[in-house]
Amino acid sequence: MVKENPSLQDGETDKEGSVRPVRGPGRRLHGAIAHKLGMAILSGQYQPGDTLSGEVAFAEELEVSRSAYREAIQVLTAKGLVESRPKAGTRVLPRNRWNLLDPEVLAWAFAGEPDVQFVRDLFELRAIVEPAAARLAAQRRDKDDLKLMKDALAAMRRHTLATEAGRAADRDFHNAILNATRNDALLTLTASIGAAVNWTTQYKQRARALPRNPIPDHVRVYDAIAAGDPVAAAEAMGVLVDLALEDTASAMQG
Amino acid sequence: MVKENPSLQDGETDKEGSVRPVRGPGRRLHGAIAHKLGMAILSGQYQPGDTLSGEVAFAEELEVSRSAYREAIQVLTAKGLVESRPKAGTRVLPRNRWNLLDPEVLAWAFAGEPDVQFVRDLFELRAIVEPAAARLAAQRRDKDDLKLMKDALAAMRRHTLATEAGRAADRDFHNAILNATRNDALLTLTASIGAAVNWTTQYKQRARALPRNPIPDHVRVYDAIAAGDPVAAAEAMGVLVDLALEDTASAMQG
DNA sequence: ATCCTGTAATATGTCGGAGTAATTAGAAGA
DNA sequence: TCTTCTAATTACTCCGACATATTACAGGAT
Repeated sequence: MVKENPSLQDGETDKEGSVRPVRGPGRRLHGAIAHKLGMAILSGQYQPGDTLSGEVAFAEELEVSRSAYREAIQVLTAKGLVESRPKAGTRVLPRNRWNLLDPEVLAWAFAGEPDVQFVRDLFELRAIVEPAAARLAAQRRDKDDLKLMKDALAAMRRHTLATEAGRAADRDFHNAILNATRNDALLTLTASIGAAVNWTTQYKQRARALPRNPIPDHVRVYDAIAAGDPVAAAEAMGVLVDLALEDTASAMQG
Repeated sequence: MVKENPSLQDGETDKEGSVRPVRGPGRRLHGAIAHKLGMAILSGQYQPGDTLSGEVAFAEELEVSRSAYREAIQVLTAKGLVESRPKAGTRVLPRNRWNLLDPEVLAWAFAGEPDVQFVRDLFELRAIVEPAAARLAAQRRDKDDLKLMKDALAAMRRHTLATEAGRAADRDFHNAILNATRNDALLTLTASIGAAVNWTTQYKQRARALPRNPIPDHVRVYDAIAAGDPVAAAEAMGVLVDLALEDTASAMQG
């Protein structure tokens, strides 16, 4: 039996751009429509205030039922992208109403050509939050946290960041730090952003050399957290974010 | 004609606890169901992994159509609270999948008795982000930003924080700062948290005296931003967050 | 000019049925 | 006894038609 591609997520449209996904496990029609519309909105195809085609017209265009369309609209509404009112239709809301930190919204934003300004904003936020997270982790980590970080670090060394296994280890390392902060809000926030940003760099991977060997910088973060030194941990993490920014910038421009 | 209560938001259940909202402007059935279920989940009434009643059974219980129930489930799914799979039913996801920073999720979390630990997490996040926002605002504000802050400050003085108008002015002041950072991600994040937290303190308002006059502390923030002093701005904003924490803590305990 | 008032356009809510997929249990084989 | 395959069950998924409610807009009245 042919193994399904596990990276193909729920709601993705197939390669031909048709809205109707392959009928199979994990594909849902309203998810595909939400994905399509979400990407169109995030990529600036609709301006705030624009009215989407009405329920009936839209459903006929795409040859799907109104139910599927309406459920998709509920998803977009839940994320603050659109608002539906009788007679007025479904309008795209102004950008300040969007839940920009929603994981799916971030994914849609990064699916096309991501807006440079928005990427800058996200990295600015990371540069604020992640060092602070490292600081808290240095204060609150216990033995188990350190073991997780250490293991992830070892895995990063074994595979390099050029491999998927290596990048997974990188994610594990950062997740271990976030977990050590004992702060769910912080974890949710950083996980959302990190996933989106890492996805881009992975997606846009070219066979280019990384600007510099990232392992020593990660080790410095680990050492500071293990030593329970909040200031050093924050500083070391700041370096890591800067590196990621450089990396992403070169990936987007080059 | 009797003016409708504008504070009554879409999706709120009426006072009898019935799911069916008063038929009127801005009330939608699926919104009311999502609100009810969301609050139940956030308040810990369902444990992660719990299965909700099936579509048919649930819809019959509440005497609503399956369509309305399904659209509500789509909203919860979009916020990462539940996951639906054929045969398996609709399950509550583990907490780390929840979009805790979604405005509605925050509202649901604060609608009942908010979890003390979660409130602590949110204030920790605010204490990280808001001073940094003030720092950026000090670097990037222009004349218009300053005028907005100044006006809001004047309004805060006129009405006090005891009145709704005064609290609105407070929100305007903070929004003006956020706008001055020129960072949409930062704005979205802080606005979400701020709205939820302010809502609680307002909701739980008692005729108690504020711990101290907050105006001078706000003025200090304004002065630092106007002077373009990032360090002082961050520090002054830190004081403001601490004050809000004290205020909220006393409101929740007392 | 402003305020009503009617109407058409559009979303919202409902219903029942057909289709699909995953769990579960039971049967068959090693 | 354990494993593997098969089939039934069950709950979600999608559909399309119908009925209702709301409101933007236009046209008339004040």
